[in-house]
Amino acid sequence: MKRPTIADIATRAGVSTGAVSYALNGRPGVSPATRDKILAIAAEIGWRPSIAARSLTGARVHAVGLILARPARVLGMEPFFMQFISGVESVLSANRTALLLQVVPDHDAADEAVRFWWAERRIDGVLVTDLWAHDQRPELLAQLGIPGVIVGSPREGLDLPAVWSDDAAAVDAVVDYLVTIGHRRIARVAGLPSLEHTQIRTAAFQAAADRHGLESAPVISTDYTWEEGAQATRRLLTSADRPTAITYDNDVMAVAALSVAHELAISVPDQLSIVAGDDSQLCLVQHPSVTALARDIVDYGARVAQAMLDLVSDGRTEAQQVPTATLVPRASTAAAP
Amino acid sequence: MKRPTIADIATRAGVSTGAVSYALNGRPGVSPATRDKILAIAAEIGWRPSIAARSLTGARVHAVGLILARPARVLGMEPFFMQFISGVESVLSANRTALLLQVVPDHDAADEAVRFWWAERRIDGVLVTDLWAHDQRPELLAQLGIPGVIVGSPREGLDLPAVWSDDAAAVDAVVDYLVTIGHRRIARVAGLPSLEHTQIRTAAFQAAADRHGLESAPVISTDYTWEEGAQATRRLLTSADRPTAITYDNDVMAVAALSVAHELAISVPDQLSIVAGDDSQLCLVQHPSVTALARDIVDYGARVAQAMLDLVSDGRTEAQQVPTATLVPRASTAAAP
DNA sequence: GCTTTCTGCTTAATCACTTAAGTTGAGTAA
DNA sequence: TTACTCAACTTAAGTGATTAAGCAGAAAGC
Repeated sequence: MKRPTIADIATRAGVSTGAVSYALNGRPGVSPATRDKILAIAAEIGWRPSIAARSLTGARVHAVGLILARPARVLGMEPFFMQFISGVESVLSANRTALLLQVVPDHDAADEAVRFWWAERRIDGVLVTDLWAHDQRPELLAQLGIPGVIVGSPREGLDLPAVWSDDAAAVDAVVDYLVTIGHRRIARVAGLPSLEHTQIRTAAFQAAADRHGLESAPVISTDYTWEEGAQATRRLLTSADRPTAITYDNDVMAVAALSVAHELAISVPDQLSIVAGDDSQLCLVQHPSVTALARDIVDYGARVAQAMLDLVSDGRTEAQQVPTATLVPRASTAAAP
Repeated sequence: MKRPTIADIATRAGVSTGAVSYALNGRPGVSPATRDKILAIAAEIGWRPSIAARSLTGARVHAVGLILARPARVLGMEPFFMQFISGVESVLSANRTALLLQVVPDHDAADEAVRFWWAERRIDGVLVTDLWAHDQRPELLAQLGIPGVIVGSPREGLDLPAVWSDDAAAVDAVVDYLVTIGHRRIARVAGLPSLEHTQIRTAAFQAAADRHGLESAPVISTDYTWEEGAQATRRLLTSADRPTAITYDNDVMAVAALSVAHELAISVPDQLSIVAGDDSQLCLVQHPSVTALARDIVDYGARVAQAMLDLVSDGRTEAQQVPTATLVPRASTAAAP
């Protein structure tokens, strides 16, 4: 059950391995007749190139890396990542490129993983998600010459392509909507404060609050879990000037809020409006169903993968913006009491 | 920014590349002094072996493949896979082994992916999840000589290690519990009927129903989605001899059932008891919270990964059973009306 | 003193493939 | 006829490791 090599094809076709290589790679130097013969034999014996041998001669390894720096239980609960991965995969597998996945506990481990993958020539490039503030990874990639696509805001002065969504605009849309229906005390339950997009959203939220001259606009940071979402909600709802609307940075926490409101006998949406920062069936399934910011995450992943392929094949490095999340009003939001 | 090779180390140390190889691999043939010198230089210049070159000489490539044959939206919604992957990863990354992930739409694509990965020498072995009935993959692997770990029941006559949980026992536990609290009409909303573990569970369910002499024990198959779960529930709840308890093959559908019951003004748990086949925060978050079969999925993934590593390093192929899921009674189940 | 046995290396082949450079033979131009 | 060009190959070097085989020098055994 030995794997066939180009030498086997060469023997069968009665030519040299060099000729086989040219034929299989669609390069000039072999006659159409010979080429057809070689291709036919290759197909017949089920030949596939050894990426090991190919990458040894400096070619691409046809693999890209994705590192997730989040704890297992958070990853499991949030539909985002799996959908994102599905999107990435749809493009990669269509281009015969493998996805190397690593789940690591922290930032240092993430850096380490990238270094190792690159040093071992395992990947052609890496997808950088969950950028945190002052993240050194873009610089690390630039410095090591590793092709990378940033999933998030483009970095000034670095030649890495970014695929980003306008989080600030999405936050604005939510606040505008809530203000329009009469809310003046709006709170924000944010995700990990170290993440860049959390900071962008929080800044946008505060700017919007100022612009509208809101009575109060507290922000509480969490780790995206149900527990911390519930805890933050409890704190907000038992405070002196309790908000009439709360926005959450994901779906899990918004749903947790529903529980807490129920527990405190605060009616949603009559006394409290709730908005989720991610949409999923989780939001639909609730009573009341949860108003959410929706976006096509599978498509997001696909665009990121395409940007990666473009980068390694043509060196294109343009930033690309995905459509801004749209607000899907459901039963959890209503006019302020 | 060229990557250092053993030739660089050899030059610096004033020895041959052969000596460097022996030193770096901890093999005899170099003096302790030379070995230390070589290791020091390797560490200093940040040398890492090129897996391409290594695998060319027949060594392991230190990567394993995982293929998920489910649609993107199902993957996104079910916490199972991401948690499973996290568990797999925790063991693999500790052993400096990469995880190659591919998401494919159907069975043929899954076979194809395995073949390609193997032919391209990208992987040392493959994790086989979601075994369907009469699945050809174990035979395919055996035939191609690909090391594989089966996530599911061991196959007769094949030398592939399996890591499995006793699904039948878990189903028995659920039925016993429901019967104990007085239910005589119990329905089962199953997952994909083509999956082996669905068939095992359905068989166990029907056997348990016979054993207890239940009045009715209908089974409806679905694709695990919220929609089909809701639809199946609607059918059951509007049928002539409506069940007093329904068990679901995952958490998403059990939660969907809650919605349907609400919509039909059927009170849970007073008029209807609901049990979820997977546990997650989704179950906890509901009103009422959902009774569920809980198991440690991260640990499951970790055991599978360990079995894979054992297989490729020592050729060990024992089947291993993970703890049976335990029933966690919550507010969605109560005595039969 | 001579052979044998180690130790600690080096040398060179090998893995599967790419590719620059060389070769061959046919066709074309002068 | 001779020189030249070109297509269609072949040859061989290189890629970064591993590893069997070889070899020099020192120590040990007789």
